[in-house]
Amino acid sequence: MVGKAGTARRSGQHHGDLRRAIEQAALVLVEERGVQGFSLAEASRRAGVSVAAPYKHFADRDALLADLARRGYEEQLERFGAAMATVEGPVAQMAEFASAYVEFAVHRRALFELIFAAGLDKRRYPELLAAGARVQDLLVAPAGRLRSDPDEAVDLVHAVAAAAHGLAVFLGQGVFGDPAAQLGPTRERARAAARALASYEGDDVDA
Amino acid sequence: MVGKAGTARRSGQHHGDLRRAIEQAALVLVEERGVQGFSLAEASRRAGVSVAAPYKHFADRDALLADLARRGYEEQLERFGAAMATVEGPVAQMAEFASAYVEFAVHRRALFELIFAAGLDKRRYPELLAAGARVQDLLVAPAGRLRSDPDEAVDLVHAVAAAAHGLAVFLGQGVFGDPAAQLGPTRERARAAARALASYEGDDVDA
DNA sequence: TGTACATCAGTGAACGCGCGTTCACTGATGTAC
DNA sequence: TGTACATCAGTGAACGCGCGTTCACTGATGTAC
Repeated sequence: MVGKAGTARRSGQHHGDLRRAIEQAALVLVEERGVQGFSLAEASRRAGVSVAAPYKHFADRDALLADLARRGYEEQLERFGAAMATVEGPVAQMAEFASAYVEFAVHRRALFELIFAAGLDKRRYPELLAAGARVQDLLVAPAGRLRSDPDEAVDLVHAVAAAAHGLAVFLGQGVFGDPAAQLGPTRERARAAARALASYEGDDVDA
Repeated sequence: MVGKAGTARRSGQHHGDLRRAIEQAALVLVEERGVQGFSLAEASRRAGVSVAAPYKHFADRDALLADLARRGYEEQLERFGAAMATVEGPVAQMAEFASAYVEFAVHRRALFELIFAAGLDKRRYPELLAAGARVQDLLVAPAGRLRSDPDEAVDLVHAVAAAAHGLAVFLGQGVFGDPAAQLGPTRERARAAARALASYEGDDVDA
């Protein structure tokens, strides 16, 4: 259904928007089989074109995956920003970020995997690094209201994101039981972890 | 060097301890190329035997990986237990667990990947689930001294492990900079996160 | 001590498979006149 | 409106590769007598 980009192929030549169609097919494929089960040939088949067709739009297999990962970061930026905008105060905002992080990992699993598990050499794709940095910047604002030292603010961002990441991975691995049933509780655990990390004052920096 | 299990192959037949030699070669291979770069054929080559030889010791490729993952859990049990035994009090013990978790992810990277990223269907390997459960049990003792409700104790174990996991993954991805240089600071961040999560009292359970 | 034999851990060749990538090609489209 | 032509997104066949797994085999070892 999706992947043909229109109603009927126009008699063999010119697809319409094959680039989009291949990306969409690739996303569905990663969703189904995981990023390690992805192949360019299978994505081509699903998009209804020959295995050579993608090379008219992407330099190679990794370029396609990198483009999808970039889109993943962009969607994170939107979703995390929207989630944080629903509440006030830096602690609540970081909690909503953590919750949205878990939600993204589950509902946009393909993009989540592409970002973290596609084995891309991110130095080869500077736009990936840049997109990731933009997500981090989003968090630095509220964190800065909780930690006067900029380094500590970044540390807090990392700590909250890491906690959310670990919870998302454990959820996906089935550590908490059925992932679908545990999504809500896990989001709440992510909020709680963020609050704990943001509120904690017990550590002596010079220790 | 390693992988021949002795000085010289005994004239073609009978290896000595090929099972160990293949496991060792597999670990080195995963260390070098990641679990997705692993192949049974390459591990056989490195162990100095034909590609068919492993089938005398393992049912198939996944059985070998599952056995290595099980050894990973067992080594976690030893290391985490030892780390926790160096300090007193439940908060300090959970902090040392978190620190040891990060250390394991870096210094036993192959085992860490095999546990989390080998794509094994753990239901097919019940001994894997059992070994993982034993690691979790190790943490439930100190957590139980901090949370009277057993469910909350398990939640705390998960939260601390998840935070350590996320930090370990970010460290490996280079989010904090050069992984080798950042190991020490990241272990300290893991301790701090564990203390924050273990100490936090701000959440209303019925909220 | 010597011989016959069962065992079984290894060999090496082969299999079918799916992959990423390349290549010469074709034919629909849009443009210039 | 009609014709010639350049463009370029697609085809389909082919390539070399490495993989997991199977198979009949071989020959060193240990055991029974």
